[in-house]
Amino acid sequence: MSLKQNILETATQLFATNGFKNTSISLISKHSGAAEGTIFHHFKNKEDVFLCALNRAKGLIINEVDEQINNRQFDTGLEMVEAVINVYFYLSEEWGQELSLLHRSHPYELASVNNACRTTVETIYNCFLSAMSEGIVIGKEDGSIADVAASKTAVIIFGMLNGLLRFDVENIFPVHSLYFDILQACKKILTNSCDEVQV
Amino acid sequence: MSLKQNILETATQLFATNGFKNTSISLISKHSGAAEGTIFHHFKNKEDVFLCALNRAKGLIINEVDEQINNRQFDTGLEMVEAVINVYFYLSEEWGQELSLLHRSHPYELASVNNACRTTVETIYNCFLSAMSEGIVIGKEDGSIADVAASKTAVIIFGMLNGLLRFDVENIFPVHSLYFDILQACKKILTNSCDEVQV
DNA sequence: ATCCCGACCGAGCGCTCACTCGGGAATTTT
DNA sequence: AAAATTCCCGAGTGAGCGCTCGGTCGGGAT
Repeated sequence: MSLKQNILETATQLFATNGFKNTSISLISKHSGAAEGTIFHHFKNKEDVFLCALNRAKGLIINEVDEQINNRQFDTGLEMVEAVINVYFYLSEEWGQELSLLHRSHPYELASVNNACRTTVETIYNCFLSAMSEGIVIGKEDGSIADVAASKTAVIIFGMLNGLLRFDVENIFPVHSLYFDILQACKKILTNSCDEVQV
Repeated sequence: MSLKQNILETATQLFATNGFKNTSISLISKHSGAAEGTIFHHFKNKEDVFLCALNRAKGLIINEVDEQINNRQFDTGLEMVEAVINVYFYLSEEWGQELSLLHRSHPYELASVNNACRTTVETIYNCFLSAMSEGIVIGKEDGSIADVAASKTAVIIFGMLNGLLRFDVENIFPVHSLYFDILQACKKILTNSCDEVQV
């Protein structure tokens, strides 16, 4: 692996766990093995390191969504929405650091003054939201999902996942143990079923 | 208002909008009108300023929950849960800065090394969660809420509200416009009703 | 009239930070 | 093989940080 990539991965981990301000260049230097000067040789400044790390995360996340959602076929729209939820859970385990970059407040502050950052964040969110919306629309057609407002419901479910998985990151609740309960709650939102929702 | 209180309110606003690290004592000094030395006269150190601001927020939040939930009577458990949801929406409008203190990552990082901070954060969360749980338990008895796991469902709904209201703060979506949709989603989670859930 | 106390001030200290710079090593180009 | 370019290094710089400290000032007690 190139030194530049090593710097990016190290920065991702440190930014995700300590935040932007609490991660100094010298810390990235120590953990990555690259001298401070080398970091500024490859990146314009500290903000650029963060943006590149965020873009790398974007690539990994979108790649996962493409593989597990967009390049697959689903029997029903509901199953597609479930798959999106599963991807999010999967990402929080497999690419937890990359996802934590997003859950920090720094990208949102940066997004308000930096166009590149804003589009990156928006792209990642839209990737999930559009997949979820699409699933809901399909589900409404095939009858697996009730007549709900697609984009609004997508935002609500996505917001729910975001909020709950943050509980995990912030060590408030071990939310992963609630996986089936969360899935059932999502199904209730998406359907009007009287029956017990089967898990 | 005393200068000390002024410092605390100013600090709350600055910590909430800029984060802990991005808020310097000199900035609090400029915005509050108190000299830097005065700040350290009233508070042990910068962390103490933050903790006192957080405790002030705790008081305001819990006071609101007491007034609007614990000191009131509800016809059904479902109505009580709705009231808790309403308080959270109300707080995010009326005490948005105080709530943003919580939504920052600093309190959670501090909570992992500082007992006082941990108990403060836990108290605030438990204040909502126990009220929500209680409402669900009551609702299960009076039949307004289906047979769901009370504490788990409370966590899920609370996580949902948390996640969605963060969208607002982070300028991703204007979530307040989704109020009725969110309320309806919560009702669906809490009931097994076939009928259209009335709003 | 004197004393004392606590609120308040702001210059200054030590330190960490992001970033620079001059030079050496490695690699590619000519 | 020489030249040019790229990669890498780490000591150095100045700005900004949290915090200290010597001191001013007004009002209540003696």
